[in-house]
Amino acid sequence: MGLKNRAGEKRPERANRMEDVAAAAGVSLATVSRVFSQPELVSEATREKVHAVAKRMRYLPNLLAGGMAANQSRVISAMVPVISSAIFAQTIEGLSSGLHGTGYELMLSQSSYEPEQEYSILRAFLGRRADGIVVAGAVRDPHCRELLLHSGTPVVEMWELLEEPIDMAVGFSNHHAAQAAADYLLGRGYRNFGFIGGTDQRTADRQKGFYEAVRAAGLPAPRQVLIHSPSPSSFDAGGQAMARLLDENAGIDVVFCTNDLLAVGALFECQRRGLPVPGRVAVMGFSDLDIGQVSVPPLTTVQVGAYEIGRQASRMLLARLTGAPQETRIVDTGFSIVRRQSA
Amino acid sequence: MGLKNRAGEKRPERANRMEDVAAAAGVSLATVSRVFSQPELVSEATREKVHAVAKRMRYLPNLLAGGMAANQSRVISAMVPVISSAIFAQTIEGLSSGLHGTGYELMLSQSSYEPEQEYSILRAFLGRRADGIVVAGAVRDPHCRELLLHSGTPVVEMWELLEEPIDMAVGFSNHHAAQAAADYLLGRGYRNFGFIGGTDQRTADRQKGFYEAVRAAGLPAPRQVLIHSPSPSSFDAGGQAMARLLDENAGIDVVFCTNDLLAVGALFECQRRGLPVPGRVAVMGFSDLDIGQVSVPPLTTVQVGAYEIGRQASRMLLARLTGAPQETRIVDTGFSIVRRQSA
DNA sequence: TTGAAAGCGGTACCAC
DNA sequence: GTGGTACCGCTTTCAA
Repeated sequence: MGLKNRAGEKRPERANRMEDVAAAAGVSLATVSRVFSQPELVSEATREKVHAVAKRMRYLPNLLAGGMAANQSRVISAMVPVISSAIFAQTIEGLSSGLHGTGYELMLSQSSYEPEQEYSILRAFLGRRADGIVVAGAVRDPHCRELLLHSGTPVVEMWELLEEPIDMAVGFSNHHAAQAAADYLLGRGYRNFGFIGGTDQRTADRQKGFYEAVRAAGLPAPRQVLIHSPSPSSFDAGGQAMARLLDENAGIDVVFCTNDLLAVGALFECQRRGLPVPGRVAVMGFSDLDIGQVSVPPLTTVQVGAYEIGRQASRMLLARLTGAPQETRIVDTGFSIVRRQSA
Repeated sequence: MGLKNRAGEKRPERANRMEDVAAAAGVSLATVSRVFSQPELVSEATREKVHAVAKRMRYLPNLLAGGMAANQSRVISAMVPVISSAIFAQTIEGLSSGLHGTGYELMLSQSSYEPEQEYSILRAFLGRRADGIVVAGAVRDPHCRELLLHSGTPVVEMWELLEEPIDMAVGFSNHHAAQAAADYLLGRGYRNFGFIGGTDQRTADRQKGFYEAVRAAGLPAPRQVLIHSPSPSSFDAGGQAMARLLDENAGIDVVFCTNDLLAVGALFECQRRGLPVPGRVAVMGFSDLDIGQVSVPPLTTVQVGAYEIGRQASRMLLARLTGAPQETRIVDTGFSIVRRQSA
């Protein structure tokens, strides 16, 4: 006979409401409400009876109505440039885990790196009265800032260490992290740098830091390939960029990529050409994704705690929403150089 | 002077409501409501005045209140086992894209492959009155089925081709896809099979199909390594499984992995051992992720359209919600063998 | 410990 | 084309 499905299922006209439960249990609407939201105010006998009746009637409290009356949606809304990039997917996972079991639900939207979309997404979030908003990256567009600022909604900007966040921020210094990466490579004796990156703000920060350190060492600026596609992170783009770098610059002995996806793509390109890594050319990544731990050779990279950033963002929001005392508005999750074998 | 942040920002006591806008614009509440939801019913003059006033007052319609009155949340809720796995991340991205610009927002939750969590997540979705629910994988737990069935909410089960979905389904036959993979390998002349997979239902279906084809060819069952971790997809697990397979079975000439993450991990393990792929041992994956297109060698795999599945799910839901006629309840997105170089 | 009733911020039907 | 108004389903004083 198999599992039941919807065929032949007759549905009740209308879902039961609190009022129906109250009537069936012989108590008032207010009492039923208390049973679900402040059970300690109700006598045990009443509580049990209401629960029994509710269960029998398949009553499911309408959280929308509840939220509206209590003026809170219990929704945290998150905006990321792209969902499927391993980098942000991890942050989202951290967020989701942090929210698990708290009664808050996660709403998610992607901006595809387009400013106009950011604005409309944020408006949608506010229109739905999100209790908190989290954004991957700093909100730089003045209209968006203004919108958020004026809304009074708690906001966390992630992935950058902002001096003047709209409200709260969690991340690390992209500048310093890339600088540290360059210093590490310098320390390993590399002198002819290649650089593969994108054009978004975070990547630009990384580039600045990296170039600064290289310059400080008295070396010429790296040969660079910038990926102008909206999403500056794909294996494929990394491979192509590496190919150009290799074709146009014979002497390069190390290539720094602004994220691990690009780096692994670059690694594959070397492999395709039979160039030993790091023997002929070294490769360093940024972000410390799973893949870099198992690639051949395993990827030297900068660990920045993508998951932890999301997790921390949820913590900060929750703290604010529960009125926890003296919260920190800006959290530096730091970074560390992970030395493996590719550089 | 830098960007403005929240410091020194004084916030208005309460956000403006429709009533406030109405008063300021000298029209009735009902008119303002129409301006936002059925503008064609309002004269252009009134419409413009209201818009102007609303803008000046920074009025943002409360979608929660609107939804409550109209009995619709305009939220689609999705449940996946894990968010950060490339496989599901793509499906989520497809869903999100499909919803973009429709006025529907995406709510997301992960079950971590735990049945108890599934139930509570679904309850939360229903409690929030999602207009539609989409689930990665069939809902097999009777309580969950019952819950969904009785709720009357449109439901799409993804990633499997169900004969009796709760409501709607979009996916492909895991059984047939794996069977086709085996047939492909058989056709290429491989005879000594290895199998790396997990223990969840979809994986089990793939295993059955694969083994069936192998048996039908008169060959002994593959040597298998099953990953019992809750999440049967990581590069690392693939590498470890491959190591075991290689250590314990000298004669294996091809290994089929139930997803590309495992397959790429396996690929790396071969590389670590200096075993040529497919020369010494071939590797075939399943799912066709980005990484398999650029790995060395590029991965022969089964393409199943992870993104397209999500996209299609959103289409079906939207069609139902807008009352589109004669929709198909079960959509087979099919699969195809992608021959590259690893097998 | 329980109940009555005034919102929460809109939608939509019905008149005019 | 516009306004009046009865809900939508729950939370939360305030009284009893």
